[in-house]
Formats: sequence, C-alpha cells, structure tokens
Amino acid sequence: MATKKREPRSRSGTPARRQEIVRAATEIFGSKGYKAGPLTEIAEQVGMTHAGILHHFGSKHQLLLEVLSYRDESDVAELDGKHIPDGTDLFRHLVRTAFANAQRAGIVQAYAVLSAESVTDNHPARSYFEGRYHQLRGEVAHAFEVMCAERGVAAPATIAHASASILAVMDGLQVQWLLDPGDVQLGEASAFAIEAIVAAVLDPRESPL
Amino acid sequence: MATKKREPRSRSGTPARRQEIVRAATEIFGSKGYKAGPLTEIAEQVGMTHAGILHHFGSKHQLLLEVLSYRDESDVAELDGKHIPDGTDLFRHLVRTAFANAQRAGIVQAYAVLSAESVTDNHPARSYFEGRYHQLRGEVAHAFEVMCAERGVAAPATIAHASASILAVMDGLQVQWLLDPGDVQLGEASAFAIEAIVAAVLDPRESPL
DNA sequence: CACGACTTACTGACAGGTATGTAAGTTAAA
DNA sequence: TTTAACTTACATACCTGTCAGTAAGTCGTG
Repeated sequence: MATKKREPRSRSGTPARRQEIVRAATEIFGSKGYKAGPLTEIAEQVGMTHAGILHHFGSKHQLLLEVLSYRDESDVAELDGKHIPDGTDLFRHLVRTAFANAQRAGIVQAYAVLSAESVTDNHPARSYFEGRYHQLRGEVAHAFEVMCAERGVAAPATIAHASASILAVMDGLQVQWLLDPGDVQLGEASAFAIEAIVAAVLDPRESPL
Repeated sequence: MATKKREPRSRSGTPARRQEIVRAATEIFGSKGYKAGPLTEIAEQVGMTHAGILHHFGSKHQLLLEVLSYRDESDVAELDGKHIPDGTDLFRHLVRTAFANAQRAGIVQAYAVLSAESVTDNHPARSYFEGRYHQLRGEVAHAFEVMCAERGVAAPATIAHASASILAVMDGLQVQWLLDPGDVQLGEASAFAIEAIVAAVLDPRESPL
C-alpha cells in the first residue's frame, strides 16, 4: 500500500494569481452576468488567454463557485472579532453594510445580477443562493429572538416574515440604486426600512391599512 | 407628390399569433434570461422556426421590448376601473398583487430575472426598468402624500425612502420565494413589510436601534 | 364578383460571430 | 528533472440575423 498522495504543490505566485482571476471574474460577471460574461474577457483583464484560466479552475462553472465563496470569505474576514454579531448589533451591522455597499457598486452589482440569474433553470449558482438566503434568514431571525428575550416580550410569529423582508429590501434597493443612483439613496433607504420592520416586530401596532 | 402611404395591413390571424409569440418569449426569458434564452426555443413553442419570429419582430431586442410593454398593457387592463388606485387603496392593491403573484410564478420570474439582468452593461431593457421604477416610486410617494393629507399630518421626508423600500421588498421577496417557495410566504411577508413601512411613515417612532 | 397583382407569413439554408473546453507543446520554477 | 503554468491551435457547438424562395391571403379593378 505504497499509495503516496502526491498533492499538487503550486508555485509561489499561484494563489495570488488565482485571486486576481477571481476578482476579475467578479467584475465581469457583475457587469455582464454569468452566462453573458465570457472567459476571454476575464482572461484579458489578468493578461492571459482563456485557456490559462481553465487550467486553474477547470471550468467556468467552477470559477463561478469560487467567485461566490471568495466573497463569503472576505466578508467574514472583514468582521473584526470574527464572530457574527447578534441581537441589536446584527441590525446595526446590516445598516452599516448598506452604507458601505454604496461605495462598492462592483460587488453589489455582481451579487444583484447573479442572485436573480440564479433562479433560472439549472443555474450553477442556484443552490448557493438558496442556501445563503436560508442561512441569512436564520441569522436574522435569531437576532430577533435575542432582542425579544432581552425585552422580555414573547417572540411573535412575524419574525419569519420580517427576516425575509429585511434581506429583501436590502437586495431590492440595490437594484433600484444601481439603475438610478441619483434617485435612490441606498444607505438611508435601507436604514429606514430596516428600522421600520424591526419596530413592527418588537412593538406591533394595528395595521394602517 | 403622389406618395401613396401604403400602410402594412396584416392578415386576420396575425395579432393573435404575435401575442402567442410574446407569451412564449415571456416564458423562455423568464426561465433562462434574455441573453441565454434562444429564439429557437421560443419559436419551437409556437410551432415555427426562429426566422419566422424575426419576420414578426425584426430582432430579439425588439421582441424583448414588446414582451415588457405587453405585460404593462395587461396589467393596466386588469384594473377594473382603469384608474390607478391612490392613497390607502394603492397599498391595499400592492398587497393583493403580492398574494396574486404567488399564483403566477412564470411572470414573476420573468420580471425578477429581467430587472436584475437589466443593470448589466448596455442591456436593452435597462431604460425600460429605469423608467418603470421611477414612475412606480412616484405613484407610491403620491399615495403617501394623499394619506398624510387625509390625516392632517405633514408629509415627512421619509416618503422617498419608504416608496423605494416598498417596491424593493416586493421584488426582493420574489427572488427569495422563487428560490425557496416552501420557506418564504410571498403574500404574507409582503403584507407584513408593507404595513410596517407605511406605519413608520404615518406615525414615526424612535429608532429601535 | 372574379381575377390578376401584390403582400404577408412563413421555411430552409447559410454566413458570421462567439463561446467553452481539449490537446499538445513550451518555458521556467522548485 | 519533474511538473506547474501557461500558449497556440483546434473541435464543437450555439445563436442571431439575412436571404431567397414558396404558398396562401388580400386588394384593386374591370
């Protein structure tokens, strides 16, 4: 049983190169979509041929998956303490994120385009986004529960709707903002809507309709 | 100047045929996106070749525009009185629409996919969606103003944010619902969020954050 | 109201562009 | 000296739009 697992050791500059490619791909997928964003264009941006990219990632499909997971990693890395905030802090974090997003249209566009494109038939990113939203809804719901517990109120049945809604406004505002940045204020509008929804959960009132 | 303007008279069945094509195109663009949805597939669905479709619409681009304007027409036609509801009625109408949308995933998907795809570079539907959101925000804002006037309160500065937010939640929830219909209740969640936002405009409270 | 002239609604074939993935060869780092 | 990191060349597959042709409908006119 002399099976030597020879794992592919890469050259020194390789991880950096792959990262360059992933970043370029994010940009191209963001500006043209996955299906319409050609490998040649990504390749050109990092100064190689499209075959070079396929050497690194094997397929376009795989590259897309790495683009998505890369963004997750860098998101997590960005959090100082490395832990997801909870309770009130989570909502404050979401508002800050919305303001920060107004400064980086590139990634925002990539996510907006890809998440909507992912609902199409057999899209390679479909299960990624399905899982991502599922998890995020869970995290927001948990933050709601924590807040309710802190205030000694019973967690209402509206939490599930509110959690989905908070993610939904953030995404929906991004699309409107990308289409017309002069007419939509991403950070301010997100903050307003998040506060409105949180208030409606913690301290429900009669419907104004 | 004996220029006889011979206007193109079409055969009797033609308008119906064009409508069939538009409907098929809506379905294909919805399930695969504009760029990735081939004319051949649309053609196949109505029993023609792709050249036949180009005969009717001239180009794929043009077909897309007709798909979009067709949906607008049928939306307007749907309203009994032919007038856009206003004030409180508009919000009630939006909630009803959200519930109705849960019954027609096809069109919902087409709009979700196309609106996000439209933010990509030089997309043929970009100005359509830009204009559409602009108009809808205006209508919602007007409804807010009417409601404020009715209650004798001054229209607050939050109206612009709230208007964009209401459209945003509706769209964002659609995407989540399309990805995971078992976990997101489109109608109920939309109703909850719309009520929360309307309440926050009409009767603002201190931020819970 | 019948008939010829013209037009519409297509089809089939193809041109031209573009895309992904593969295979074989080259260079240089480890 | 082995093998990672490429390139060039190519196979293969699409997809849109054009063109020429055909069958059937519609209109003007006698």
